[in-house]
Amino acid sequence: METDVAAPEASGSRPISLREIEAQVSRYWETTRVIPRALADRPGAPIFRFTEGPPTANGTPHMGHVVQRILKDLQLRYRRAKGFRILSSMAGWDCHGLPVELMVEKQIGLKSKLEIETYGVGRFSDACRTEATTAAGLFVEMSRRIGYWLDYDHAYFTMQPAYIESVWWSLKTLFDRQLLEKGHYVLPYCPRCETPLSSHEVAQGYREATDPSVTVRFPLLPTHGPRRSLLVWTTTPWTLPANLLVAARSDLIYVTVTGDDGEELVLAEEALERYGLPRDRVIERCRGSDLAGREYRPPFDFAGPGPGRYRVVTDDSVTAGEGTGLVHTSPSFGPEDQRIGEAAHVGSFDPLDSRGRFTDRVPPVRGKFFKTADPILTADLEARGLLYAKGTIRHTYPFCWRCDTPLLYRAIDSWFLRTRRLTDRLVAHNQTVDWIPAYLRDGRFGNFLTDAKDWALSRNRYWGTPLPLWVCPQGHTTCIGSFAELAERIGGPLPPDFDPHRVGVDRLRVRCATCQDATRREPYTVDTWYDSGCAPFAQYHYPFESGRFDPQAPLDFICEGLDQTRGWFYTMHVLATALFDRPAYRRVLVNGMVLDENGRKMSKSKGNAVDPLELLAQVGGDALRWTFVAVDFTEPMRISPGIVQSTGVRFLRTLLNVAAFYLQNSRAGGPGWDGRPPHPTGALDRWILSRWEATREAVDRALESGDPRPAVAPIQGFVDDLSNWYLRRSRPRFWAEEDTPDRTDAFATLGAVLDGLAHLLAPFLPFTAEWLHQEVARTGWTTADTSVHLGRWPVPFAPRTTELETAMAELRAEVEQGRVLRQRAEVKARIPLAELAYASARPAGWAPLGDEADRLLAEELNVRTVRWGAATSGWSETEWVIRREQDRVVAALPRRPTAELAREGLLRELLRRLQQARKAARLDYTDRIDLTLAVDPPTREAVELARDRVVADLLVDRLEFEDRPLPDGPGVQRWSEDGFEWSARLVKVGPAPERRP
RNA sequence: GGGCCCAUAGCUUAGUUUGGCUGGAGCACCCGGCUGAUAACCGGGAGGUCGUCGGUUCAAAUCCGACUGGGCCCA
Repeated sequence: METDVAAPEASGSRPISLREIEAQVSRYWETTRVIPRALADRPGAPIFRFTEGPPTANGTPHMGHVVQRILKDLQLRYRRAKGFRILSSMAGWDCHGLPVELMVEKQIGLKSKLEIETYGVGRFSDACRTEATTAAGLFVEMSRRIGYWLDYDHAYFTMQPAYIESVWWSLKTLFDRQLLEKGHYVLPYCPRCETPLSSHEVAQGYREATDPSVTVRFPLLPTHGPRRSLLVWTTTPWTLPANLLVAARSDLIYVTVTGDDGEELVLAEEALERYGLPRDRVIERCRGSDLAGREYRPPFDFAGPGPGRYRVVTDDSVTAGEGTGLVHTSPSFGPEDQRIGEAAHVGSFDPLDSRGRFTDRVPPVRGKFFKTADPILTADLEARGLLYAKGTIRHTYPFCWRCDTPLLYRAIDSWFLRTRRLTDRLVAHNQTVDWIPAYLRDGRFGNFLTDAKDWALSRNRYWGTPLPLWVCPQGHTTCIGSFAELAERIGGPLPPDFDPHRVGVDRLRVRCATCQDATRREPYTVDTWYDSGCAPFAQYHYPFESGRFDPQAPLDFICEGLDQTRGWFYTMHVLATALFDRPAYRRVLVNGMVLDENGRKMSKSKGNAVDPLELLAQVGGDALRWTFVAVDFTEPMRISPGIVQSTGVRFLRTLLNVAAFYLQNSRAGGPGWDGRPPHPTGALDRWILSRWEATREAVDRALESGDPRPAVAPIQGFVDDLSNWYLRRSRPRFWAEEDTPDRTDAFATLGAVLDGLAHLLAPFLPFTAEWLHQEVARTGWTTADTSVHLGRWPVPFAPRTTELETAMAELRAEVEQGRVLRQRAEVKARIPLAELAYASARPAGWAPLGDEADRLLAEELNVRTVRWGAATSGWSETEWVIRREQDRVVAALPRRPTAELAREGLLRELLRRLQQARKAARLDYTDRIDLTLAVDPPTREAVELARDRVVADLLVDRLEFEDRPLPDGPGVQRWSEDGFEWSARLVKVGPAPERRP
């Protein structure tokens, strides 16, 4: 694939590619130390608060990281150009947690917690620290290639002691506010690894599985009268001994039907068909709310009696989508179950040991692994006549990603943050946040806040922030919020090599703050999401070092992927609310996921993942940057080299072609641009400056709003106008031989616009913009160490003139009509025609264009004059092609050129072909030639009459004619078509110092 | 199973909030043109059941419902 574009290099006419531009610009930034100077703190300047969401420092960066960083960089560059002080530009790395542990376990070859402990938690932690440091390096490299400027030399790492101390401070603050409490929480648990798993791990282990599907009779009490039972469905028969409740949905319709042998069965009406129960057997209908409180006899009696147990309760989570609409509830074995159980105050019953085996409390399956108890318990139910139906079901079920053991949800001890007590504040603060896209505020994020459960913070793992809680035998809990406090509690200074991870902390003997007794630390680490949620203050070591963190001030801007809704967006929001009672951020820009070119999710195992570094090597950073801004990045977006090519590379090519034209002509002796705002007199120049101002305003508005999407179309439209109208119509002005005011205006206008574009596009395309600025503004690549990225946001050169813009738009529409006429006349555009005649007078609205209107029309359509208010009566269809609108004659064009004009056309035809021949012969711009022509007499006459022009245009030293066609030979070209037979010989005689003055 | 979001030509998309002229544009494709920006540029053409079905309305890409497909999160 060709992703390069030719553009002239500073030193000569050799083409330079996009990749070379980026390499050259990178070197320039390096040698001039532009990046640290651009990021340097600006005390006293207005503050723009930002925090880099720390990527997990393990593995390799993927495309999702790339989009997100491009969008962040765009906003930060814009704010810097606007003069803001960014707090902060620190890069950051999320170092703790299972992802890092898992990678290290794999590297070392450890397979269980026991093996880690045998290996040594200290050595294991050291390996994790090394891994986190190494992985960060890969992100720095990717970021460099896309031009994401952050302070990587002063990055924050969540494993740094200072960072951990800030995390401790926050935990202590929450503990003192009684928001940090211990509880019994249902979590996914691996019985073989004997540990709860994080959602991250669970997500890796979902797969299809076959499980039993049993429907059980729960006989209703009292039992007099006909036998009546609730029908309850479950795929986990092993949890039935722990059943304490049955849940129904209050607004669902339930029916009682007569079974085959006279028994009566209760289930949701919707479930009748599923069980093949005919509707004519329905003897009673009621709502779920009517069932509430009905008591039943549980299928097993091992849990024993207790207040509120074995009755029907209602809950909104129940549906009749599968099963019977009556849900078996065992509070120890499901998050919903636990919630329902707590609401009903029925306590819990957990008959499993830590290895997932039944204890003595359930004698029939004592010692059995929970899964193997399924058939035994099912058989027991069948024997007692309680089993109504059984079968199997295929569904997705979580397995331990590491040992393939089926997971179970069970209640275990855990420390958690009581976020439910904060719900009102969380919801209120969220209302002040500007979400982009907006629907997330009350949609996904808003819903999540409303339903948010308490946050289980503790992890039974090794590589993380140690939970700073110590418990003494009396049951007093001591929470320590700083290293100084820790020193106080151990009664002496901390060891000189103190490291606040598990080994370093747990070797200390901490005394109880209440009774001075010896204590034992709660053996947990903190959820790594908690670490990253602390980033806005912990990166500054707040409150131990004061200064740049303001507890009252939310961040002005953050930007991450949609997957962070339940991740960083949420943890930041919770912590800001819990600690400072304010929102964490004012504005969030959220990007969608990156998909492959067929719209499929990228995954390493499927092999369709695009490697960012590979893609960058192919297309370069700026093409990728433009692509990600130009597609709708708030939705899932497809990405592939082809898409970058057609979106990003294409746009850059047009832009650089315009720049190349300007630079070539500047170097060929043009005056260039003096760096001052231009004040041109011509309408075309004033028009492009007005269009520039319109574009500048639109882009400014978009970036100010935080959403760059509305900036894309105006920029592309402007570059198109610049290239395909302004430049096309201005080209001859740049070739003027003398230093006329018009030529000066043309160079000054185009130069100013190009440098303006460099500043406008700098946030979008940092590499290309730098190149453009250096080349156009001639600030110099080597001597003057300046950069477009140290400059300010562009200012208007001239006010907008909408009348001028409207007039030009109308004129361009008129040009299109003129082209249609020319096509009908079947006269090639290269052959001049005498005139374009209009029946009407020149439109009054064109006044802002002045006489340039006629010149633009004439030049674009290659007619000698434009005549307005012509008498239509003399126009005949044989002489003229006539344009009519609703039967009224509007304009006309001669059908044939005059003899002189035909000759002129012939000459242009020949010149064009000879120029192509020069190029085909790989002649340089400045190479002079001897030219021999063998052409027909009319053409020869045309050449003779314009000899000076031919000699000058083609850099001819000697011009000779032959009467007969030239024989084949070196430098000979021949053309025979369209009724002529030409041949020519071009012989290079050597280069000339300069082609034009 | 639940929540949120998306669906316009082969590709990238405008239009959807506030229903209304033949649904625009760029790329790719075909025909023609131009060429001192040249692996560019200009004009024309072809290409759309506006995901499907139903509803509201004088009128639906646009509003409502269901469905299909895709994405993310949760279970």
